[in-house]
Amino acid sequence: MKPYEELAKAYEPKDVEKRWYEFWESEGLFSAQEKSGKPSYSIVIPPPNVTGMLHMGHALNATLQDILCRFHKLSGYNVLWMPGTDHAGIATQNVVERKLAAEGTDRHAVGREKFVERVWEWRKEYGGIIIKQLKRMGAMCDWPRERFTMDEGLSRAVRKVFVELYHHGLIYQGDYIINWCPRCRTALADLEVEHEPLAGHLYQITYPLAEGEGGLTVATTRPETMLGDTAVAVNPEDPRYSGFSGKRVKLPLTDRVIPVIADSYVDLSFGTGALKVTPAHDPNDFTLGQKHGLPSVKVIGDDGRMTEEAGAAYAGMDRFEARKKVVADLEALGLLQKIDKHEHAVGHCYRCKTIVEPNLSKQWFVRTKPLADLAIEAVRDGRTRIVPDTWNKTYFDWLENIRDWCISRQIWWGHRIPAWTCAACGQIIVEMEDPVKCPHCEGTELSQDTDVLDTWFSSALWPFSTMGWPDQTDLLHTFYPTSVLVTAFDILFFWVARMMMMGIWFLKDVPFRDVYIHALVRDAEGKKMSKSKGNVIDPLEVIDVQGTDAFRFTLAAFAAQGRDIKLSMERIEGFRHFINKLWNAARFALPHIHARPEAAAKKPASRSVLDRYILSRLSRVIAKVGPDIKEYRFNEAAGALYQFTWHEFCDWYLEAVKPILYQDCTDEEKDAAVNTLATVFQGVLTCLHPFTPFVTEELWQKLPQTEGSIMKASWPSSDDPETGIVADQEAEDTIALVVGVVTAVRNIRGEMNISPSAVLSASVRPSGEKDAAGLSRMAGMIKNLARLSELSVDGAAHRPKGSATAVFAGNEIFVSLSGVLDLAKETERLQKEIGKLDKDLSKTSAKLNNEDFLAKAPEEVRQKVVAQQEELAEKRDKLTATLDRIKEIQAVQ
RNA sequence: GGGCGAUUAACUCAGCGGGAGAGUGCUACCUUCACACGGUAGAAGUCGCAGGUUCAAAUCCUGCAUCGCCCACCA
Repeated sequence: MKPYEELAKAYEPKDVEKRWYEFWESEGLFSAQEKSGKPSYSIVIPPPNVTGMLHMGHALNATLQDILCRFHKLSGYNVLWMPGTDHAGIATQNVVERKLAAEGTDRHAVGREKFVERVWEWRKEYGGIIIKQLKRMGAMCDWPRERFTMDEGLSRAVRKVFVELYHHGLIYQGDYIINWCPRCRTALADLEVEHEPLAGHLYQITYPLAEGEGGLTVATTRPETMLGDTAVAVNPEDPRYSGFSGKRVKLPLTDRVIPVIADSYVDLSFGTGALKVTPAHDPNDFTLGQKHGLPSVKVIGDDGRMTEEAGAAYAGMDRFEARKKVVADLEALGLLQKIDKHEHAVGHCYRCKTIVEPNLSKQWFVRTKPLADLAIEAVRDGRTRIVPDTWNKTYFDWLENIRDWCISRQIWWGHRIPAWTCAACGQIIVEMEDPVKCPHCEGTELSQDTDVLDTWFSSALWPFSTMGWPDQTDLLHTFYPTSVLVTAFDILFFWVARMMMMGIWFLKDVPFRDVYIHALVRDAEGKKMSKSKGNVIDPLEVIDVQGTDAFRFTLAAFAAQGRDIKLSMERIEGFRHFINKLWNAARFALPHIHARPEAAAKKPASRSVLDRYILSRLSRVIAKVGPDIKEYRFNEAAGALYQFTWHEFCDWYLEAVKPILYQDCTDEEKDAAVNTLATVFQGVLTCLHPFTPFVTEELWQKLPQTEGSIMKASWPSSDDPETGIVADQEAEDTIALVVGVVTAVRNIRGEMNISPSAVLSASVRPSGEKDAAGLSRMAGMIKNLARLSELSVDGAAHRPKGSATAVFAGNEIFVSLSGVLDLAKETERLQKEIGKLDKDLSKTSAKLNNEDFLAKAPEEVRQKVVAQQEELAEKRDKLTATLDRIKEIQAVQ
């Protein structure tokens, strides 16, 4: 038997957290079984970037997953929480490039091979930071299985997927307009471009006709691109330009002559109705150019500077400098008609915020349509469920309008594209094994594509690549599809939709049964927290100040579905108080439990009403919290546990049980009370454990009747005669009566300014036989909780002289205040009470006087209102009678 | 341009067809043998505005206003 050690006066999280986390890890309590008779429950963590530092988003995300995992572990599942990190191509490359810059060098000087080595070194040194931080959150990840998207195994999965999709024609290479970041010097996917409204200008420029007088005036926001124009387009329906189609215009500032074409794409109402066409630098123009067989002239290079093709006057100039010069030059020629202010959305690189340039370039693409159709179908038919379902629409809209995915990046950190070109015959070779000679011409001079894959390409395989695919592992069989994916909506497209596509295509089954989309943690203005904005609250600071449990409980309590979370230290503090409350409840309970350890473990022959009441309340909490967690109503579960622990277990039960434990009672009574106390406290700890793992383990270890870690405990049943946790309405009703009478007496004390230490006497005229019996039985408890020396229950009782009156559920309560009763105050108190009743009565009688209500409202509603009306009226009558008598007394005086 | 969400007590937010709720803060009283990171009691809201549906609306519908977010190749 464990000896009882006194607890510190307040909960000190620091060393407790460290101690138990190390214990759990060393005991292997986070480990999943590859084969098990238990049902499986699995989650793959959204892999944080290796460059990442734990922020609020991670903290919330990890907390919710940990709650799910711990709950299911307690509920008897074989749980796998697969951890890992993402190599984060551009982000990580940028970090190491900045380091090189600080050393006065750059990646080109270092060379590709050495550079990649440097990144690996960086990863080795700093890549584990976020993992350590997740551990401080208490995350029960199966750490020995930790994966990294650039691991050998995951790289093999990437290779396999690329090769198969290529041979299915779902990956292709081609010259298209893509988004180009001139600073990162790489292509970006459409998703990786963030559109920000910018105050710009709309310039109107005249292109003179090549033959004859006059010209056409076009409008543009990017005048420098005119150097790459290869046509001007007008709408064939546009009367202003009938006859222009087929003519040619001189392109100013160049010596080129370009055609005027007609296309219904052109919007008559925008600008001048004439559109300059720059196929190399605008996606729409590119489409027009293809349709009309126009050439492409690339005037902006990969470095964001003008090319030779832009002409000698502009070549080498920065694109924005060139814009100024083009405008000035046009003005000098008298061809600039007008400059209007014009706000429009401009694309920025999501990694470095540089303005993105649409550029014609040879890139690799995934043909997404066939894959997207599978992903749509899986949600439509319910194989995967998105929670909350408000996100379905967003998910469908995006997938239905999906465009091909540009997956090649011109950086060095990432999965190298497994494509080789034969120098001899020009054939592309894409195979699982690195080719040594060309299968077409036997040529041996083969060069591998220099590009790497989009980071999200490997992320898309995460649910199965981490489990060993393409090998058919036990892990995969046991845990795929995963139970749920927990993530914020900001990566719904980047990641979730793509995992759906890849998972269904390659595994023939969805990657997860549920997708739970949680809130974003935002700053005070509702903005996304980000380092660059400097508006972050550091989770680690929160942990240091408030403790992990308080932090986690706060996050869970505010994680209402579909709503963002605004956090502040102050709000977390309230939950630290809650943890401390639990701690102090233990400080009270543990000595009593340790005093009778055998009673704590043995079911008593009978239990008091109080015992049955608190066990019943616990039963109801258990019945609510389990389903709440399963359905991702974390705030509901946390709220119910908070309410029960503080306001039922501590406020009422612990206060009421004290006399039994402290005073002269029989051993049987004390044993029964201790058993109940131990049972309920143990149940509270177990139910709270998913939310607050550290403090519950610490206290669990101090209970004499428990063995081993709380992580090995069982989630309690809400209906178990063995433990005594069963619903008992009669006990609940009886205690409700006690609570009502006690509260009424306390109210009189408060309102009449009677000291809490003053001992009073009271009598009750019960509403009927049932309450009379209940009140008589519970008189001891009522006296104790209301600090009464006497309590008489008498059906014929009259209001004693000089007493204050209250009514609860038809029971009239008289608190004797002889000598100290202030009649004016009592009058005021009663009038206030009657005023409230009148307000409520006016509502109920309005309903009952409404014929439509009587005719159409359901029977049960009508009965409820009638009962309400009767109770209110009865209470009002009793209080009014008292008030009248007081008035008589006052009249006499 | 399209879509989504929010608007409830001073603050932060639950509730989402039948008696307006919680936490924090506030007021009064209390250091009583778990806890002042506490206890007891109390004050505090025309549930954004205007219509509509319903016997009944904070809750459903429509419109408006304000705020926020996401998506989007109108030069």
